[in-house]
Amino acid sequence: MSLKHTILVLLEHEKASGYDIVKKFKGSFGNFWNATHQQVYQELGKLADAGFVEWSCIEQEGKPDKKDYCITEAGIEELRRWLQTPLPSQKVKDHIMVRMAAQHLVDPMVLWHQLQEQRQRCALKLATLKGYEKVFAEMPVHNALQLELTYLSLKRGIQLQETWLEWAGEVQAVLEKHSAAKER
Amino acid sequence: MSLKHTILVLLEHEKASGYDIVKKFKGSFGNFWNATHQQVYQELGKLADAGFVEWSCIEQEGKPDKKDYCITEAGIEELRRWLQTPLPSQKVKDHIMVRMAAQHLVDPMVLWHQLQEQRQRCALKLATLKGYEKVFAEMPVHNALQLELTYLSLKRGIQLQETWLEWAGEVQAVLEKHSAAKER
DNA sequence: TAACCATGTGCAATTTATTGCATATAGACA
DNA sequence: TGTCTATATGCAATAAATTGCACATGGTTA
Repeated sequence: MSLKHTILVLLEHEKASGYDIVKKFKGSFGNFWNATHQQVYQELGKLADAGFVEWSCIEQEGKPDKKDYCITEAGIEELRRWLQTPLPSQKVKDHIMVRMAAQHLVDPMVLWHQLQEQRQRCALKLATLKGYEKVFAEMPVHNALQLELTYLSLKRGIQLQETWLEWAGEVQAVLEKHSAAKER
Repeated sequence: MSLKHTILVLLEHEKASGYDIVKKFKGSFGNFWNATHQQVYQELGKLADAGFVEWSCIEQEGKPDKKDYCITEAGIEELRRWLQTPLPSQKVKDHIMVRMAAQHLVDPMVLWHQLQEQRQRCALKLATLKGYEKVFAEMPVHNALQLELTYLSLKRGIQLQETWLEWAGEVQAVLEKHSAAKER
């Protein structure tokens, strides 16, 4: 797994609390990785036991105390090791495709509506991503590798959403066509 | 989860043994869902306990006996129920993106080589998918909903592989550029 | 003849992920 | 005053996925 390494990557960028990390998973970074707060807190505990991160308690006014996590030298070494590990082959799990394979069992418009909802969620995400892109586009010419890579990640995210939206539209068109044919 | 439903979908199309299902996950259907044989056999056991599938033992010559699974009426009902359930939001977990966010820790060419390998695997898969597509394209005009949907799934699979290949190429170009700059 | 591959099924242990519940403070809002 | 949201952390139980091992047959290949 790599929730472990994903968290280390985030902490290598900057110190954060469990809550902060969860927010990142809900924000832009959520385009590459997702995890719930329970998983994050648990994993942070394990990382601390392993000596890859350290934490200090910060008292706050008006808010509960928080644990500020920070990566250790051992943690950075672990990241370096992991980065040189072969990439695991991409695993696909697409519920929609599976459902499409069983469409003859139900009314085509059921899937149509499910796609409609998904498209709306997708469009929202796309808008957010394009917002980030704009920020990048307006930045002075960036030559730093890390920045360029981040930009490429973002572009891929946008491409995925855009192509999905378009494709889902095609699927809906086919569903409509057959639904109309049935009505007659 | 939906390994359960994925197996039911496959069995609704035709009877199969655990081994057959695993083969489907390794074949074209592997573009939408993957599972190992252990998972499949376990899940078939659970499905049988739940009464969604039934099996009969088939003795074979030259090969071990096999269990031929077949979906029950209750299984089909369960599928219908599931198909009307809202689509779960798409969950993304992309190791490559996470690694890209930590590139400053290692030599850029490490990722370059990892991408190269992944691209080769991807190209192979793409070739297979295009083979299937050709079969579809040469078929007489198909108007059946199920067929059209299968074709659309296939096209989406191809699109995903193609856009990934292209994007990974761009990433490699950036990595090369920076690696060359370092050398100087 | 020995090694390997394809067919076929399975258990057991561990790791990961999900779901449900629990707690606590402070500010906004009705 | 009561509810809701945001901040902040956690335990416990269950479900799902992964990893390692095991067994059995027959055909091909070195």
